[in-house]
Amino acid sequence: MLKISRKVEYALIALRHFQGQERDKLTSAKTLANTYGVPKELLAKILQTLAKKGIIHAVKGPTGGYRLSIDPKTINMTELFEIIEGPMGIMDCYFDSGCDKIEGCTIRVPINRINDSIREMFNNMTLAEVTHS
Amino acid sequence: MLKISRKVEYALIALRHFQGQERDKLTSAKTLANTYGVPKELLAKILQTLAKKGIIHAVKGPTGGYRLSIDPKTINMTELFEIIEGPMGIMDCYFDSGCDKIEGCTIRVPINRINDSIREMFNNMTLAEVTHS
DNA sequence: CTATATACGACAAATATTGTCGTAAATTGA
DNA sequence: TCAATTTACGACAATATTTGTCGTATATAG
Repeated sequence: MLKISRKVEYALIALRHFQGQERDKLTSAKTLANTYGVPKELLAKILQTLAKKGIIHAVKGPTGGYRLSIDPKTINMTELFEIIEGPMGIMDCYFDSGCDKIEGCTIRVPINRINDSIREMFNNMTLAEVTHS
Repeated sequence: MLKISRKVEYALIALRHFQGQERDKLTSAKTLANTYGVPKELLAKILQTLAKKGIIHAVKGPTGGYRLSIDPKTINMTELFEIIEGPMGIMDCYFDSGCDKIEGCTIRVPINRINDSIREMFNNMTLAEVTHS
């Protein structure tokens, strides 16, 4: 409950790695996986989605790899989470997903309030703040 | 990811119900389950843990049931969540759980910061605020 | 042209959540 | 006393989600 996923964890590890070295040095998924002891294939997929969304830049071929392609100050944690995991809501009905009890639901309003608080909190938290130290 | 569990959802529904009626009227698990269309056995178990922790009061026998036993202003959401789900941390290592990579872990500090923010947010949110309307 | 990298989809395994069932103990009211 | 109804509790089953793996394609450096 209220857990962050491994995928997000691995993303943060990778992003923190990029932030701690020369900006245009490339690091491969393999190197990252070995360095931090995380499953390579899964990490690779995460890096691919980050690349597709323009957070990191990918270079193919031997000597290839990834590097940051944005300033970590310019992306917030809500955005990052949603790139990796899709819509972030403490309950599915925050977005929709056809709950058949949505009529008489007595806790929808409070749930949405909690949700908004969490989102706001992560809106105000940049990747740079999270990974800088 | 960052989801609230059904158990918490059901707890909130029940607690909100108690708050919306005379303070010492009893409601049975069966009635609650029927009224709100939630699985009776599961709801019963949740009510039992709430009772054991003194949040609600249980009365056995026919005509028995549950009622609030504390003022909802006096319990915060961190407490409530942890009664139902156990320790609340966005990653298990927040508490312990013997992660073998805890040495070289590069994201422990940021993770803990995020965690503290979430906990603080829920510390400052009472049950009364959540369920009042 | 080989080795190594990213890209991507399908699938398998593991884990966590959610729900069910059976049984015991208390209590009400007939 | 006893039948009906309630809470209490543990074991188990079903389901959903997360996590991890594999195979194949494409690009490119040397």
